Amino acid sequence: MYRAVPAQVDLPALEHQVLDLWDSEQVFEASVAQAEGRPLWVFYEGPPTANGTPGTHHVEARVFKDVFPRYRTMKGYYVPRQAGWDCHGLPVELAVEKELGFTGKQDIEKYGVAEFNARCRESVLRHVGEFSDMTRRMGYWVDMDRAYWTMDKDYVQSVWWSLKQIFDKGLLAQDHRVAPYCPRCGTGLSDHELAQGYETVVDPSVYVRFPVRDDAPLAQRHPGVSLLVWTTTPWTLVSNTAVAVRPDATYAVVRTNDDELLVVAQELVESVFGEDAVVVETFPGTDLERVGYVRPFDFVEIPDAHFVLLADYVTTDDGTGLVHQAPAFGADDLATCRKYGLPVVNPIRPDGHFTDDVAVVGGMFFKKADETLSADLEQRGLMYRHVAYEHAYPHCWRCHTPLIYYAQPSWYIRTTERKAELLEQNEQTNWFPDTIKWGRYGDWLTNNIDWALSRNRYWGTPLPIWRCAEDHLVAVGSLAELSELAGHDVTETDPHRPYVDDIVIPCPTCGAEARRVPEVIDGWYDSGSMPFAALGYPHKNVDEFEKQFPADFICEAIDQTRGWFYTLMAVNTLVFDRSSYKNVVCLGHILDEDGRKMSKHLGNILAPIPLMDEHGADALRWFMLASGSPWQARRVGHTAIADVVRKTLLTYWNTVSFQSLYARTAQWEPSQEAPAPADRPIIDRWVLSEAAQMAHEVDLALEAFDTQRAGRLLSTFIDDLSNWYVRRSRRRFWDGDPAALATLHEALRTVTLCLAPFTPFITERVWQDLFRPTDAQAPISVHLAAWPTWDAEIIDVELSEQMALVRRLVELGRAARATSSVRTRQPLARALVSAQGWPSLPEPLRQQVAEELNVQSLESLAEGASGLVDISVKANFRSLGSRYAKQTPLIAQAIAASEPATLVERIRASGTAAIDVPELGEVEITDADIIVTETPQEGWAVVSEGGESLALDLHLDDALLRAGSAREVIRTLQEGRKSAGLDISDRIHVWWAADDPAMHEAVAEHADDVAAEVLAVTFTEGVGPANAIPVESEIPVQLWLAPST
RNA sequence: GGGCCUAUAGCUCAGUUUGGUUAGAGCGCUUCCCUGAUAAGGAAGAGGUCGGUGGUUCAAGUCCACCUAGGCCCA
Repeated sequence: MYRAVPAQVDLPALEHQVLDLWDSEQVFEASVAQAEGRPLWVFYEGPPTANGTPGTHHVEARVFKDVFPRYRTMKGYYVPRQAGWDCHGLPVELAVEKELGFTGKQDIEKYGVAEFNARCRESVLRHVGEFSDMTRRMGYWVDMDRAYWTMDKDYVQSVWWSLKQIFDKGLLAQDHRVAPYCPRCGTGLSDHELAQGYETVVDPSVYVRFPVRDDAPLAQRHPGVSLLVWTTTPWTLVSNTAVAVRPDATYAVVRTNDDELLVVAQELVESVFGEDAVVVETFPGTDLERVGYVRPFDFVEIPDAHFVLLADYVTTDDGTGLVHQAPAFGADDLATCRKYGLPVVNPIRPDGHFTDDVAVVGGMFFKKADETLSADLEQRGLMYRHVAYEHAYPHCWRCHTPLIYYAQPSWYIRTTERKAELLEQNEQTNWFPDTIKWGRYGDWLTNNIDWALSRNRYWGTPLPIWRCAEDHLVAVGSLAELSELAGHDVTETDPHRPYVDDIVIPCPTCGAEARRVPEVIDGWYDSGSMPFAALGYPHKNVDEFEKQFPADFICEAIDQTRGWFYTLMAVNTLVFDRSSYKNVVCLGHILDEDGRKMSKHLGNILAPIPLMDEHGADALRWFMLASGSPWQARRVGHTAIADVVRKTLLTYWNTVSFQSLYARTAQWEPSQEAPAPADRPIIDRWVLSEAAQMAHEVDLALEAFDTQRAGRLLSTFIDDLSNWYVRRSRRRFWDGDPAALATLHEALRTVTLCLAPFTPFITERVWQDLFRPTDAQAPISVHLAAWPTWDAEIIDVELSEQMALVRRLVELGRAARATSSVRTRQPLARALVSAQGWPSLPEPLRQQVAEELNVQSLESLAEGASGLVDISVKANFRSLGSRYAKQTPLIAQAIAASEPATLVERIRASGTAAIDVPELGEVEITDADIIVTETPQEGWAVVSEGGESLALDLHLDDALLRAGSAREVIRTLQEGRKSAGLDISDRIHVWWAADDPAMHEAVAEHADDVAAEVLAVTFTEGVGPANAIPVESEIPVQLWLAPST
């Protein structure tokens, strides 16, 4: 027998019970273990950075990471799920710095790297604890006992091994990197820090003449011509190395009012010179390539430089279209100059001052030099224009010093050399949504730049490269390898700083002392290594890795396109020559109720655990999976989640509760004999068909990673089940009809299984209450069950369409009722129907319409009211348009102008009719080309839509009125039973008294019906005895009831 | 500055792939109906320049171009 399922439910409390059940029965472990040996479906967990408290946005990706593995497990796959934690990186360091009140690297050095890193490790452990709690609470099944930690010794050694592979392929090298740098703090800043420090400042904006060298053909055509170059950082002019122009822009030689010849982009002639300038010659930017010029300052040695380069990033939106290049101080400049093999010359010391040997500005702070240099240019007649320019410029968020974009030595992975392979790997990858593939992500790959791998920091995987004084490099792939090189066992050493820095080895090339380079690596490299490093490959688990590579499925939010999605593809393509995932789901972000990004700063973070303890994890999960589009940014808030509870979860729950109530009342067991589905009433066949179709379509949707579609299918079915099947079949449940109970049992089983990956808690509880107690073969948890199956013949598409018509007719009827002011409890004699599918509608389905509308008979409008019907016809454009295209409106006009009754009659008789269309002649029309609406003329309440009509006969005779009164009495008594707190199966005694003669006659006539309906064992005229309960009545009859003992 | 995404009812969002003449749902509001599971359900009403302009087409929320605004990512 079912367990009793109360109508009221406290979902969060239910979920806590389910969590305990899962723990005590080890259900997750069992679900993975029982699938061992089945086909693998590989999932990789992208490790969250454990640098802070988890927010609701973390729940989003984790719901998706849960639903597909659960679904695939039900479909018969073996889906191991190893959790992972991203432990290293600047965010962790910054959090610890903040805790310790530090303001820079000097503080860390003073404090001691060993102690600092120990703090970082401790911080990671603390935050991982919070993530674990949230993970458990939301029902995300992932193996946290077997989690990989990117700071683990084995993990670090796997990363080392992969870096050695890349090094050996010649793809890991040291080079210059331009990055924002604070000269006062002596440290580079991350992008994240940079974003916090923009301030509006006024800088000089200078237009400087760079005379073209006499030997250039351009100067021979236009003697004395100069390039006009624009910059807002005059101090970088000392390091001028080249000038860049846009290859596909047009440039002009201009003669100014002062008879001077200058080169600028043609588009900018007017904005630079006004209207008076004369364009002497124009040519494409490519013509300027390699044109030599005289540089503005010759304070520092820059060999083989000072000519024009081509660069696509140059714009002609402002300035002059000619951009001064100083590769030490601009990332674009560096990339462009490197392409031309130009040297990187940097006369600025790490403290932001010019080196002392520089003429004029030696020893000067870089920013201070602007003025001096501008004055010098004026004096030498090179300055064309000098104005003030207001713009946002990054400053150090700690000390407000203007930052300098500054070239520093840095380690790079030459991903650009493997760009073709990366693009090829991307071609092999399925993206959901597909637009990312060659959109945001594809663009990123196409514009790939080398990966700046190193960080001058502390808490990270140390770059495993040892270097001697002769600059011989050796990459080390493990501590064992390092032991061999060192000549003593260092395998017990912590592979982090500072311990690993203390290991000195003899250089394998020259035998001199070699020390590790000081850098650690980008934390993104760690997480990109997880396919092999999570298993400690290749130092162990070689077989396991080979089986689990690549992944079938990964999932993160869209910010990971340049993060994990990229590093995962890049690292593995470089190491193994192939990407590590086949399908990738890329989610939109979660915003607050006002559409703002959630951030600590705005104080609009929704803490996930309190949210789930208020509404339930199932509700939050459903919201993430099925409310709005997962690909789009979405707003999350209490109202949206409470809605899920009301609309979807409680409707499902109440249907379960209903089934439990009546099955228990009837002492019904699912094991009992029930008629075969084919022998059950048509509505049962309908709902079973719908259930099977739903399960099939949800299956297809999940296969395509479309949870929104799956969710819509599920909630539509739940609504159909509750508000149509149960509503229309209630009487059969009251009577304990085994066919109805068996049907609802089967439908609930299907929907529970399909729903299980989405809302694992409520479905588990339902499994425990309905299915486990009634089936000895049932697994102990819904999550150990298989995806539902069904017989193909149970799906009946025609029946589906017929029921849809029934429901449309009911809608029309309800609308007609509402316009008529005759309440639904009042039976009507008949209704007339006009609809295409009506003649072929089976009698039991017609009966559904009649019962729902409380009418005694239904007739076809054509037969029941011939001569009283108005017919109107309009054109079906979709049908006509496909045949007649341009002529469609003419035909539509002709149809509208024709006599509708005649036209319809002809089409009904012969299937087609010819109509005369002006300018076209005769055109054949079929019934598909017109939409016919029939309406009775008088005395009817009619509603029509889409060519379907339903008309209610409003004429009431005394018999109908008496039947209506009886319905009122029944309704009043039922209300009385309910407020007396009686159980649905309790029998009662009823007493009644009516002075009103009409009412008296009605009750007397229908006494038996009324008594049967309200489960009255006696139905006595007369005042009720003193112990009877008077029933509150709004109709002219007094009623009393008493429970029958 | 570049790329991508978004714009539909007071609010949250479907619909756009495959163009079809009354553009939908939920929430909220008003009125009414129904109720022997429901925290429900149903009907009607109010509420829309489908961001704008232009184009293609017999026909555009839907296709194309441009523009505007917002978001994200990158400079």
